[in-house]
Amino acid sequence: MEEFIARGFAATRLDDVAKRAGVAKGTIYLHFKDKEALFEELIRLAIVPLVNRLTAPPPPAAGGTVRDMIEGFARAFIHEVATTRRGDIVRLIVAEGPRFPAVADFYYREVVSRGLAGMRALIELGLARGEIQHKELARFPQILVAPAMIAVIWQSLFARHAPLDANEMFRVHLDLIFGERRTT
Amino acid sequence: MEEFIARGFAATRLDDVAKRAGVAKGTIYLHFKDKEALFEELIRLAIVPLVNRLTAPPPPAAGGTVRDMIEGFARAFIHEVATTRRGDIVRLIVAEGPRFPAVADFYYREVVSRGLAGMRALIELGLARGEIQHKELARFPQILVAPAMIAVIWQSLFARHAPLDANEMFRVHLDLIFGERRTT
Amino acid sequence: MEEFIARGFAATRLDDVAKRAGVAKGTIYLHFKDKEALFEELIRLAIVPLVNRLTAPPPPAAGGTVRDMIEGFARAFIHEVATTRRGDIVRLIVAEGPRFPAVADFYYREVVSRGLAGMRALIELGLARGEIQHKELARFPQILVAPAMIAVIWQSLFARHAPLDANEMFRVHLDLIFGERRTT
Amino acid sequence: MEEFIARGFAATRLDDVAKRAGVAKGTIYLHFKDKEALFEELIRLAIVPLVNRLTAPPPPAAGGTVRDMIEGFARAFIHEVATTRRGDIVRLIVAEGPRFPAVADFYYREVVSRGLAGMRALIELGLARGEIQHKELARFPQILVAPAMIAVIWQSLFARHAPLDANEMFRVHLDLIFGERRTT
DNA sequence: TATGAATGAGCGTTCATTCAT
DNA sequence: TATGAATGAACGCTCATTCAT
Repeated sequence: MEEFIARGFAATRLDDVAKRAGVAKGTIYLHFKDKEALFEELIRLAIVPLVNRLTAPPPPAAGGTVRDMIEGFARAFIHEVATTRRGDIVRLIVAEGPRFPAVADFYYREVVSRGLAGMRALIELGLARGEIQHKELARFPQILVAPAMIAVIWQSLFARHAPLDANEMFRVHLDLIFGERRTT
Repeated sequence: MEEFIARGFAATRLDDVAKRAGVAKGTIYLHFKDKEALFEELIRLAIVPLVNRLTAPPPPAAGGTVRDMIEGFARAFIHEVATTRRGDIVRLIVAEGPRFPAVADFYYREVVSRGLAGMRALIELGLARGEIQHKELARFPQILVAPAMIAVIWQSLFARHAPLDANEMFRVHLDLIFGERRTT
Repeated sequence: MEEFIARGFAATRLDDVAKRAGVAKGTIYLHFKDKEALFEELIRLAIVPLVNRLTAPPPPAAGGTVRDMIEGFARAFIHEVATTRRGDIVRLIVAEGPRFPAVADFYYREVVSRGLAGMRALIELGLARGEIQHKELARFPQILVAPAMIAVIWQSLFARHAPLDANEMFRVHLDLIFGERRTT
Repeated sequence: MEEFIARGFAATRLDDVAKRAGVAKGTIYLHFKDKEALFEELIRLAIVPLVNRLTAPPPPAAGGTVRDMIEGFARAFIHEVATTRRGDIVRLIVAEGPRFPAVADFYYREVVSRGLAGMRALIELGLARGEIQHKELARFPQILVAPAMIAVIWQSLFARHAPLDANEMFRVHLDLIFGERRTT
């Protein structure tokens, strides 16, 4: 995966993949039909932790507010995805998705649609509890996660030009949605 | 450009580029040092219209509200970038940027930093006029454009799974920032 | 080697080398970094027999005269180098040496300097024994071998215009150095 | 010519030849059928001065000895050929001759055979005058010029390993042929 | 099951040659 | 006669894939 992330599908050499995996080049073909199958399998494998992150501990009990749940989730996402190698996987999917429909499909099914469904549920909970005012937000949960996605891309491309405090940005974003906080 | 968009840098064959351009393979080398130079030049060339889109019609006079200016701008961006081939250029830059620092640099300098500066100016105008309440938004103009970027990526990757009404999404996003509209 | 001899470095096609070697083109690159490395290795390999020819049978015992030793050696050189494919290797080195300093260096170190040192030793032995009169010859052992070198080049270039009896020429040359023979 | 000398026939680019000649690439084809024809013509042209050197002022009058004539000639040859770019032409002919029979033929006819004939004439004059003792030398005039040829090759290939005083070497060589000189 | 040497199709790049101007 | 942009065949090199061990 590291190799594919660093170089993209076409520019990655199976020689390097094998070396990194500590096996011989031929061994890859015992487990995967060809380079494309290997790539798709690896992406699938790499997506699982992302899914786990999403579906894992359904927001800690009922104690917290919806904002707390979302913020906690975002904080985890930013910490574990946006600022790590996992963020590059997302970028890799953006990069190779159009040439690997199977990859885009899988990612949409396992991550995007489920993630958006989860966000929509939280938004609706927020609306029900009166924490969120804007009803139409539930129609576009993408808006909720957009800054987190932007943070992922920013880290890969522009971090060295201008660092971005993703957590702080997301907090400001939540202020927009939930209204400004009095005290933190 | 079409070839690079469709296949990415590494998988694009100069044979195909030449054929598409209606010239012989060798002719490419009369104009570009090598494949990388060709790619970087093409990206540069393709970015110019994006920049023009950004800097062109300085929001129509003073008559309109800040929201109108932003909405007009977003509508233009979505119409001319997100839903066209130009959107794929943005995706291509996201995909190849890490392997082509020159490309990422150029894009940051010409598009990102200027775009964000423009957005920040509009946000500050909105704050001054009282249209925008949330002061901290000016610190993260990325939040303002995030849904537009998401729309670009969505079109490339997931349009066929679930179409996304980018204009409508952006309108909802602006409602969050400017407060809900009385009249639509 | 045959291919390089027949066409020179630049005009030799690796396709042909591979075909002649009975392997696929890619196989060459398992053993040599590139065409230059292949060429230099082949030259090195081809020079070894020349060196062996030089250093091998240390002139037969002490029985013979110095002239006999030199003549025996020259006869072997003419028979095994000048009139064979190995002679073309020498010509190849003359041809490509200036563009392959590593080749020229190696050839100088392994063949030329050792060969001249050997000749100088024989000349000094000849002087000590009174067989050779001309003291200064030891300063230029090149004079001793010059006709042999000329014979090598002649075979490659002019053999078809005018055959050259290299052995006979060398005998005349030795007559000059050792004085004419009484009995032949 | 400079280009062909520096790189050999195959590795020389007509682009560079044209640039060096101060004409456009196409212009070459107005004067020469193709690269081979250009090469052969250039060689022919370059050989002319060598020939002139050979046939020029037939040894100064009758005053001098045969040795003086040969020595004068050799000195001129070494000064004007062995240690100059013209020497590289000889090396170029050795290098490319086998692939360009026309070149080898021309060189043999214009230079080698005439040169050897001239040398043979001088040798016979030397024999007639009693300056040279060794009758058989006339059968192999190559022996007379061999050290000069060696000097040419040496300059190109080994000059930097070990400089060679060609004039001094040739003087020693002449001592062998004419007998040692009392006074110089 | 694992290896890695061998393969050869395929690609980037070069450069002799052409030809419209 | 001279130009130099354009051509495209050809070559060096790579790398996904195979297969004998």
